[in-house]
Amino acid sequence: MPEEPASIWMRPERGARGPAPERSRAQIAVVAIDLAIAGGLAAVSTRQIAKALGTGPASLYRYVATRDDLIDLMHDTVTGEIDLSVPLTGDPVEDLLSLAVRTKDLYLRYPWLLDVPVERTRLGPRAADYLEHALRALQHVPMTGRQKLEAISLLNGLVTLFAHIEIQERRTPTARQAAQAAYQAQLAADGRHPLIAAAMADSTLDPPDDPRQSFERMTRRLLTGLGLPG
Amino acid sequence: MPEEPASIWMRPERGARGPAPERSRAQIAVVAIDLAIAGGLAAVSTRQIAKALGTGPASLYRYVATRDDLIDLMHDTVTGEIDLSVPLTGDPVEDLLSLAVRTKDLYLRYPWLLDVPVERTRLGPRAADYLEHALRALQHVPMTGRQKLEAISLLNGLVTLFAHIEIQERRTPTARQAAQAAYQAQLAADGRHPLIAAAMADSTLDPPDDPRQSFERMTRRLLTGLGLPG
DNA sequence: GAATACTGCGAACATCGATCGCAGTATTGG
DNA sequence: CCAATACTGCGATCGATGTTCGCAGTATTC
Repeated sequence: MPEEPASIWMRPERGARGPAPERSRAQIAVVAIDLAIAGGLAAVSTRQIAKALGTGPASLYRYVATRDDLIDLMHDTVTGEIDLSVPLTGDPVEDLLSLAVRTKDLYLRYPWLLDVPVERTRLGPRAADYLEHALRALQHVPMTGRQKLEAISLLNGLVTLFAHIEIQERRTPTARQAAQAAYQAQLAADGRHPLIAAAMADSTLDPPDDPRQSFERMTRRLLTGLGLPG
Repeated sequence: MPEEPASIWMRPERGARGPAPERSRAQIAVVAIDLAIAGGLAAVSTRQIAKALGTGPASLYRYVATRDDLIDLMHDTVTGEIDLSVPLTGDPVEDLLSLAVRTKDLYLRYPWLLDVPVERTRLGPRAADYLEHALRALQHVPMTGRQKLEAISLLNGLVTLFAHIEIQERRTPTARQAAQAAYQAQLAADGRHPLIAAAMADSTLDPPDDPRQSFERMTRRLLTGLGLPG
C-alpha cells in the first residue's frame, strides 16, 4: 500500500538517460492548452494531442500518468501566468481583491478552466506559489489555518461564479441562445410562470450591469463577512 | 432551419400510439439517478441504464434525445424534490435564504448534481417552478428582471460552493485524502512554501467551523450586497 | 563493444455516445 | 375482422475515447 502519489509533477526526466526529451511535458501542456482554447476541454484527447505532436497516442503516457493528470498540468501551467510579483499593500482585503481580479482575468482568457472540476485538482508547483501568495496576504489576520484555506477556496469559487457570468454576458446571442430563449419564453408563456416571462422580457431590454463593479463589491463583502478587517 | 428545441420535455408519448410505454422517461430518470448516486455522473451511461432496465442501449433514444438531455431530465427530476409549498414571509432575504438552504440540502443528498455543468442545463418544468418561486420572493424588490435573474443565479452558485465545502468536510479522511495531504505537505515542506505548511499543519488540528452558520451569514451578505433590503 | 536503461509507438482492449434499419405489435380505419 | 398504419424495441454497427502491453530502436554507461 505505498499509494505513491504518482503525480506528474515529479515524473519528468526521472532517469534522464534519454536525449533530452524534445517533446517534454511542457510541450504537451502547450499543445493541450491550444486544443482546449480551440474546442474546449472536451477537445483535449490523447489522439488529438498526439496528432498535433506528430506521434502516436501511446507516447504521451511516458510523460503524463493519466488524462486527469494532464488536465492538472494544463491547469498549473496557465496558473503560472498570474503575476505574483505585485507587492502586497498590507491591506488583506485589497490584496486579495487584486489577486482575485487577476485570477478572474485568467479564467476569461481560458474559459475551459471553468470546466475542470475543482475538488479533483491537485496542487501543482505554480498553484502552490499562488496559494502561498494568497496566504501571505492573510499573514497577519487572526484566523486559523483552516479558516484561511477555506476563505481562499471560497474566494476562488466566487471568482469562477463571476467568470461564468461575464463569459455568458460576453457571448453575442447566437442563434442557439436565441432559440433557447425562445423556448424558455414559450415555457414561461403557458401562464403558470408569469414572473419568469416578465423577468425574461425585461432581461432583453435592460442593459446589463457592469459585472466588474458587482464583482468588486461582492468580493469585499465576502472577505469582510469571513472575518477580515474591512 | 426550424431549429426545433428538440428537448426531452416535450418528447414523451408524442403520438401515444404504443401501449403505454412502461419504461417511460420517468423510469429512465429514476434508474439513471440511482446509477449517479452509486457511482457519480460518470457512471451514468447508456448501456448501464439499459442493463438495469433489461433492454438494449438503443432503446433509450426513443425517450431521450441525447445524454445531455438525459442529464437535464435527471436534474429536473430531483429539482422536483424541493418543497416549494412553504409560505413566503414577505422578507425577500429570509425567503431566499430558506430556499437556498433547501437547495443546498438537495445538493448534499445528490452530490452528482455538483458535476452537471451549470451553463448548459436547460430549464425543465420543475426547474421553472423553482425559478418562479424564487422570483416570487423578489416580487416587490426594486430590481430589473435581469438583476433578479442574475441574483438568483449567483445565489445558486453560492449554494454549490458551500455544498462543495460541506461534502468535502463530511467525507472522513480516507487513505486517498491522507496520501494527498501528505504529498501536499511534502511539497510545502521544501521550504519555499512555509505558509502553506503552517496552514495545513493547523488545518489538521483546528476543528472545522460549522459550515451552515457560515453559509447563512454569507448568503445574507450576498443578498444585501446585491441591493436587497437587509 | 557489450550491457543497460530508457524512449517511442503500433496494436489492441474496453467502453463510450449515437445511428440505422428492420422485426414486432398495438391501434386505427374500413 | 382484416388490412393499413404508426409506433416501439433493439441488434448490429460506427467512430471516438482512455489506457495498456510489449517490442524495436537508441543513447548512455561501463
